[in-house]
Amino acid sequence: MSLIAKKSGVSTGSIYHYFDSKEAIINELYRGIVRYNGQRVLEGFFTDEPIRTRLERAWEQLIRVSLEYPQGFQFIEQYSFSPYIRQEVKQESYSGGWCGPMDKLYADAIREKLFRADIDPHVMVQMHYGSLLYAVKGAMNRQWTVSDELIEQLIQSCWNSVALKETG
Amino acid sequence: MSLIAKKSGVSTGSIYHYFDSKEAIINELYRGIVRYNGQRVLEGFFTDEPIRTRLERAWEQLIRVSLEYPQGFQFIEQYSFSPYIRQEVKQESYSGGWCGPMDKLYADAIREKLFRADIDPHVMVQMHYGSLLYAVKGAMNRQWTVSDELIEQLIQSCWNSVALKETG
Amino acid sequence: MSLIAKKSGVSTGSIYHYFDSKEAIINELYRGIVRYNGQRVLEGFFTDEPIRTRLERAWEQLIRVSLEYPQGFQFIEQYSFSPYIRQEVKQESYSGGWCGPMDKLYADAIREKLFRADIDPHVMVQMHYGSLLYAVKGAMNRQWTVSDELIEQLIQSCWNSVALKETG
Amino acid sequence: MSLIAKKSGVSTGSIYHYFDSKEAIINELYRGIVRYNGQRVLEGFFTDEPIRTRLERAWEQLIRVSLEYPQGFQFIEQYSFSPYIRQEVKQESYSGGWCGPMDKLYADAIREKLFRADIDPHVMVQMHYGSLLYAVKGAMNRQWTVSDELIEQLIQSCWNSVALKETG
DNA sequence: TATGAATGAGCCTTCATTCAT
DNA sequence: CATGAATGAAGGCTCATTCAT
Repeated sequence: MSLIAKKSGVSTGSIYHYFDSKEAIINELYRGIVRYNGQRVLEGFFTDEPIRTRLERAWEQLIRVSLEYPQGFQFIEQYSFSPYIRQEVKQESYSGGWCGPMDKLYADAIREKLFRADIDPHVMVQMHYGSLLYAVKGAMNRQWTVSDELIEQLIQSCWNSVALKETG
Repeated sequence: MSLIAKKSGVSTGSIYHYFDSKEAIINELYRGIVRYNGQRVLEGFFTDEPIRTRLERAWEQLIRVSLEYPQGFQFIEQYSFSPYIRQEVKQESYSGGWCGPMDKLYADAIREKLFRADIDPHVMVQMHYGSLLYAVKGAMNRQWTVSDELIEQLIQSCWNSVALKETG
Repeated sequence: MSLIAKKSGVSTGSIYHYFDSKEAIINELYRGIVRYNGQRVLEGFFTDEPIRTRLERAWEQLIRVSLEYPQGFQFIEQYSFSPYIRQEVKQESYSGGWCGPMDKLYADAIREKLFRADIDPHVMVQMHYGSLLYAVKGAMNRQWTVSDELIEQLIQSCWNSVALKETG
Repeated sequence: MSLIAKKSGVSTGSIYHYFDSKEAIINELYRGIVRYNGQRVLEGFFTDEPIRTRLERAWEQLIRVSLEYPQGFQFIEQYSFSPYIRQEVKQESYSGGWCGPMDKLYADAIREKLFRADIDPHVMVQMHYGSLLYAVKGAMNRQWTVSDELIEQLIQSCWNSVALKETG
């Protein structure tokens, strides 16, 4: 808290005027980052382009934001499964972030017989998020670099993992 | 530390008879869990069965251990990218756990033209680990349950994500 | 620290609001005592009286302060050769305390042929300080008492130890 | 204690078989060092040579031992005025070390009218010890070096500080 | 509202001492 | 006699939180 006070140029006392506790700050920050990431990932998402185009653009933007702004991603990762974030905030994050729209896009892809129908779209999204995240984490740990080529390959892999038709 | 002392029924002083510091305990625990998970995941791994059989068995066992023993997985996840674990321990974990053998299996799969050759096998493993992990995490968060059917579907998805030939 | 907190009627946390560490407190205390002792010893020092008068007055005041306020002297003695006191503080103490002016007075005494010239004035001061200190320490240990007469004798002895001319 | 056990190749338990407590060890060590220093300082002391010869030899040997074996001197200095050493041990140290014989020598010097008679020989010894000790301490602190010449000058100063007749 | 000094429980760690073997 | 594992009070320090101003 004292660090937050120092960095923000405010006294600790003032912080408690606006927030109930440290937990409240973390929750609010979580909300904020989810919203920001959502905006970035969903840029150009709500168009009438083909599903594949929109899906690939979203995942690419997710990768790019995570590389560009790793602290935010680490923060979300650290807390997304933690009881420190209130259930209410997590639920709001579903609709307020990229998860909800992405789920719907996957549901559409299934409905249009692009993706197999026997896996819950929610599970698919989570799966794909995990695979991209771990590829990026490996890169952050300096085990490899994330080239444009790799980004394309990763997203292709996601698509192929659940696609019904053979694709490049 | 006082919690560890209490839970293990020893005094805090006694802990320091066996470990240099809290950090040493965490590192040792990390080592132990990695070794245990490695053994569980690699059960029946070193056979002359087809690559696909061995790969699927390993991932299935990984999922089952992670469900059966979630604390261990959360622990590894929390620390695997943390500087709190000494580099030496991390390196030892690569060979002492399931990562090293799995990497080799993926390299074999590439060599035998089962998997595409343009993605580093190390990256593939990490990707697949991420996708399975996040599917399981979702389940732990009580968003869905991991049925035998889902396990099969998840592993299939992993295979398909990088497979060269069309498969079921 | 907890003792300091208790004696000073504040919480341990408050102490750390004003000092970085225990070491910082000890250093600050050292500085303070050196300054105080310096003031007491150097009362009436910077006059145009004869060297001997000023020297004897200073040593007498040193003895009197050390008797009146023994904790301070023990503290300085305990730490003056300890690495716990930062070099910077020690150096500042030389000029901020009585040592620097006393050294200069001894150098003057040598220049005026009152004292032998073959011993470094710095060594002389240290020698005399040691002899007075141990006489006082013996008294503190209740082995003898420090009468006005003894004080005079001690200071005479110091003078005679390095004086060039025979004196009473 | 554990350090003592390690350095001496004995278990901590065994130490408590021979000593009641850490305090007992420190007291015993104090006794031992006082005895050792006493032997070194009093080498060639009990002869029928002139008082001055014997006195100068003793002080010189004290300086040399303190330079050669500084840990012992620091130890004695640290504890000689501390309540941690039992009164009984301190008293025994008076007779068992160099203090007692030196006091007697000073008493003789007074009786033979070499030294002034108005200062308690015990005080004189303490004074001289203090002056030599602080000269050596200054040297240990790397402020100056103790040459053979300085040793002679220091001892001369001690003599002159209380001598009745003019001497070199 | 804003401040920042004050709080005190809790953190990890040390170490003289004990005691079952 | 010897061992060394076990003890637990005490050490210096941190930090989320409170409250008088």
